[in-house]
Amino acid sequence: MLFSKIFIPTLREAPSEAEAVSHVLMLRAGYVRQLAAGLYIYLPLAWKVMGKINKIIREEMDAIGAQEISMPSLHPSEIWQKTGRWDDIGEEMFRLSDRGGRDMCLGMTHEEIITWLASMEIRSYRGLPQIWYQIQAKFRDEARPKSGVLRTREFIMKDSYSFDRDENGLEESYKKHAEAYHRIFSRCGLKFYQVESDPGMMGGATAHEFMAPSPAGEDTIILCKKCGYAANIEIAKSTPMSQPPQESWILEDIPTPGKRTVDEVSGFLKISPIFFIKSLVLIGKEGPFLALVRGDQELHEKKLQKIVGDFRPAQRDEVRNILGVEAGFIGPHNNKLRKIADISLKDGIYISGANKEGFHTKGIKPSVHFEAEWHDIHVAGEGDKCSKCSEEIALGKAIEIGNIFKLGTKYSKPLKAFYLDEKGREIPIIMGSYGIGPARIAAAAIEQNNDKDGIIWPSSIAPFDMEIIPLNMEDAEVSRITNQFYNELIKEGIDVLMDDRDERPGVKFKDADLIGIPCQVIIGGRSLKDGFVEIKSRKTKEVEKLSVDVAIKKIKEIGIQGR
RNA sequence: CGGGGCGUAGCGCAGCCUGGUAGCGCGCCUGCUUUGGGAGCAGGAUGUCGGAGGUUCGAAUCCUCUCGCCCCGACCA
Repeated sequence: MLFSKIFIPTLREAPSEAEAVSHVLMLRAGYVRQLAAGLYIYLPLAWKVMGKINKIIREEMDAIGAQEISMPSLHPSEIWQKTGRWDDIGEEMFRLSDRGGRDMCLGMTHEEIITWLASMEIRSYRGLPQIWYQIQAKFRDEARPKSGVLRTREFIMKDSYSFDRDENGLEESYKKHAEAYHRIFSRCGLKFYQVESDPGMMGGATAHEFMAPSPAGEDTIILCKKCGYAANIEIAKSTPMSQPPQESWILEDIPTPGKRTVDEVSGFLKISPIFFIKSLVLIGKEGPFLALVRGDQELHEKKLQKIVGDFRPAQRDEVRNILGVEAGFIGPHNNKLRKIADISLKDGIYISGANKEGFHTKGIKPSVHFEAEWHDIHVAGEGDKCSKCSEEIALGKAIEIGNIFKLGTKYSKPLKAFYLDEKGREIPIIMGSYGIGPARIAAAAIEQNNDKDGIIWPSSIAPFDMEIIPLNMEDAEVSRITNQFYNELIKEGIDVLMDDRDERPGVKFKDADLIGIPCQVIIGGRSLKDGFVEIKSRKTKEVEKLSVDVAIKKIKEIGIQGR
């Protein structure tokens, strides 16, 4: 492809709205343009990258026996009503009605539709297992689209769905997907981790996410270098660092006039927050209860929600009605409320509210002065210990590039996707659902591979295998050799971009570095006189000077390897 | 949805406080020169100053409303 014939609108300066590195570089290097918040146009270079990513995805999906299909983006509401999600999902779903007034929506995912299909078509255990997938647009009216293509309102997704007879079958399909995902992300040149995750609204018991570490990521993951435990912070278990030393306090109420928060009381008494119990009054379905975390810890609401269901914080006057004391002087002892306490409080001796206006109690011993249900309900933090092997864990930001869910019968039951087993019994199909965001792969690849000059694509997903940079097309010899290279590479089926523009060398170098094709072939009059051309690595900037014949041979090898 | 910021030429920005014929750099077009890291000279084109209403002799500038975009938070199958 000739540079002069492909639309690559590079910019010297990045539009001011871009913040994330991948966003800035995609705009500057002429890959994307923004139509509106969370809506992007993919220009030729970006679309070529997406094509390469999707090709890798297809190859690996096909390799596990998955079959590609295509489902509509426009869905009738009835099916979504049957699973309850028409009502469960709020403003995030784009809703519209057709000319007949029927409620419709734009598909944000396809569990409903594919399960409908299975319910119509799968009758017998003989038709199982199945894995069906598609690569297609999804629509989500995000509250806050951000970071370029990382979080958009319309995006391409590879979504696949497995249908099995039983849990063992699901386990098999799940494993196959996990393995395929490892191959896909590795082939795309990404650093990534598979982490345990919260199934969330998807339902089901088990879920994992594939996370590409990057400061631009929206998720926080925790990693244990020793045992390999990796989890999204949404569910990550950990042991808080440094248990407080045992003090020999006796149980006593001490006046703390006007001091309510842990910080205030801790400062007033000059005792570290680690010796405090934070007592939060919450209102659940079955009434008020107390959540207890150590003074230096934060309550993890999602973890708590898994234990007690939905809850909300109590209002100021509710607290007074329930405990007869103002929030700020509440403690775990001297009251009969249900208590959920974080495991970090199990040992030690603590200070907490005295349940008496203006007083805190010092010397509280858990399990002696109060009883509680013990759970991990704190937010894992830097310096915490791994809950499995006690090694120190690391926290990091990451981009979610894929996820896998065990759904079970969450969709097959309401949509009546049943099969008949050998004995003629009607049994709900066991399902799994699996997603990959190709645009996030591209953005993560840029986030993980760039320098001050621009993008450095992994060769597997670069828009071209290599770029030829003739420094002066007016020079007859440069022009001749360039065309020789170009034609020979094309003949080999190597996807090559040739910068035939009448631009100065500096412009061509800058643009080449910006768009990030990993291998550059530089053909200039000066070096040609000495009988060589240059092969330059975009990543290392290393230049190899080779004679024309050797260079052609070498480049063919590089180009073919890159595929 | 809460908090903050910004909308002036394709991109980056100044002008606004203190109202008086809309500017700079880059890019773009033409010509000549130039050709190993964003060239030089000469000439040229480009604006509903986000939109609507108001104040005023006069509004990019002041007032009111509104729309859009970005960032932080909440939310996120």
